[in-house]
Amino acid sequence: MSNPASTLIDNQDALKHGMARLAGRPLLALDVETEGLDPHTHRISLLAVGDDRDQLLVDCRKTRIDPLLPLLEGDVPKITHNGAFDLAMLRGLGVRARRVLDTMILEQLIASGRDTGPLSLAALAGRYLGMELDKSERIGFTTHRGAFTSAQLEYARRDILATHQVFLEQVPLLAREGLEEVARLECDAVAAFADLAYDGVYLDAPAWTTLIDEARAERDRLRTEVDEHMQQVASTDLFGRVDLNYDSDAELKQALSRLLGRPVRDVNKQALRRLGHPVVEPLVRYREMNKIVSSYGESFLENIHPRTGRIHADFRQIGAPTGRVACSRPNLQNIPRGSRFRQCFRAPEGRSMVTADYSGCELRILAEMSADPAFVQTFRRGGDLHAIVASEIFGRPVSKEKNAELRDRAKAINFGLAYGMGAGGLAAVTGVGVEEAERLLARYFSAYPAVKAYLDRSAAQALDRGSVRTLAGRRLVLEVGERVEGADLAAVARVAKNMPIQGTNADMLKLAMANIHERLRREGLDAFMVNCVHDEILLEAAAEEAWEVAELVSQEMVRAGERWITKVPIAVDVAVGPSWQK
DNA sequence: ATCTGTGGCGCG
DNA sequence: AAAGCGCGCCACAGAT
Repeated sequence: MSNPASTLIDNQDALKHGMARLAGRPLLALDVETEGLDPHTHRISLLAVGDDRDQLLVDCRKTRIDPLLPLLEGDVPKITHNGAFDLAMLRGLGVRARRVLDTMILEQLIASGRDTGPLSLAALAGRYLGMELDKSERIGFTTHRGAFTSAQLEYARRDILATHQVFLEQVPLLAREGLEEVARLECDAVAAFADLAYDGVYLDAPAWTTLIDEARAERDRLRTEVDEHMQQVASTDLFGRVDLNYDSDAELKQALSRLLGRPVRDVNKQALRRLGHPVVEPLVRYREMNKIVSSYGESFLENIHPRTGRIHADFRQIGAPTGRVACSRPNLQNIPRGSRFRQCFRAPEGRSMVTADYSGCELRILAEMSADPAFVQTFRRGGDLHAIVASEIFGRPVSKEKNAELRDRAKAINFGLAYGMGAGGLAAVTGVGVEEAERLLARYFSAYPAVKAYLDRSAAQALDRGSVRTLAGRRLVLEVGERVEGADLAAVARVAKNMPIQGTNADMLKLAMANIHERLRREGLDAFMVNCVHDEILLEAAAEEAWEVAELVSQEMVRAGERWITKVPIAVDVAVGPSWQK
């Protein structure tokens, strides 16, 4: 390979000269090859940066990358593919890169929920450029010890070329599809998500274990209670114990059918409650405890990193087609709400947790989008929203203390509304009859007529156009074809009503995260984000700076909301304490 | 032994 | 007949 561009840089002098070559380039691509996927145990072996004309290939095992800092931490935009990975690996070298663009994220925005094929760089290079990236060479990097082969260097060079050119192909598509604003905010958030995963969250493992042990004991006690009811209809083992697997829905259905003398088809909590038999209460509680033990038990603690002692979950920045973030290994977005569990997520000695969440976010978005005067007024005046709505539809004063049931029904409508819920669903949630549920909905919509008009118009337009959008322009293409009809069509209509609301919430959260990340850095605060849960951001901060951080976070969340929400105020609840709190 | 689909359920 | 949007995890059941 005689191409001078793919020669290896393995000393400071060469790197300085290389940097001079790249000076003034407006747009660069960045890619790292690593020994493995974990930024806390594996290192970068090769860093590649450049554009279509010139690429630097830096052997990071031999060369300190200090001369690259002005580039990595400066304002020149760096195109990456799945940049959160590259940035996390760079953190392992003590580098906090910023200003990245991300062709994987951009491709997700362009795909807009459609399955347009794999999102790997190789796949995009194939689709956009007809270029073949040889994956077999990449394997070599993970176990590599000696000198890089020319094939490996050529591979790294082609990665840079591909990333750069894929981006150039994506730009006009983003413009044509009206995705520029959401593209900017997503790319601005990449560094925040890289640090979120890299920094991780601290979990008090002993306290967590205590909770799980309690749940296990309670589960076992409940099991014997359920057994007593089941004794008559189940076989027993050698020791006279009931031989039933309550985790098997099939076995449970069979046993319950025998016990009640009628067929039992569903064994979910709601269906069980309807059976009206004394076995139900302990059975339901057994399953709750079992859920805690199985989902949040030992397997959860296995996610504590042996080096850092913290949990570094996988956050997928665009985890849902609505734009929401998803999280796994473990999922930090479905930790039981009961404060006992959340209290285990706490700050180490000398530090504090900052918890900030948007209050009533989706409903405020609905108010904005529908512009319903009464709905808007309700938010402008402030106060207990669900109680106010309840008073409106029941025609008498309602408060949390005086008549909580009425408030709860209004709350159920408020939340169900954003999902396109009908009378049947409302009846199921509130326990009132279907006719009563219909009356409630009718009153609701006569109090807030523009809300109904908006939702109906939104669904109709969406089915017509074949897509829906958030206020930042994020798009979801709907599967509306000839085959889709009846129930399927209704389901699509519900998605059409919900996505703009859920997705705008995601827009706001990500913009806030991007700006919080940038400001914490700029203002030199000792704080970082440790979790985000759809309308909530958690941070860990030095105790003495926690309130300053809380103020900053609150400001930025409000500011992010106000970018799109102008008719109603944005409210953020923020708290400082030793642990995650609600 | 490993994969896939399903029901159920934790969260917003 | 279905009935309320989005996610990930667990256990089971059936298939490979």
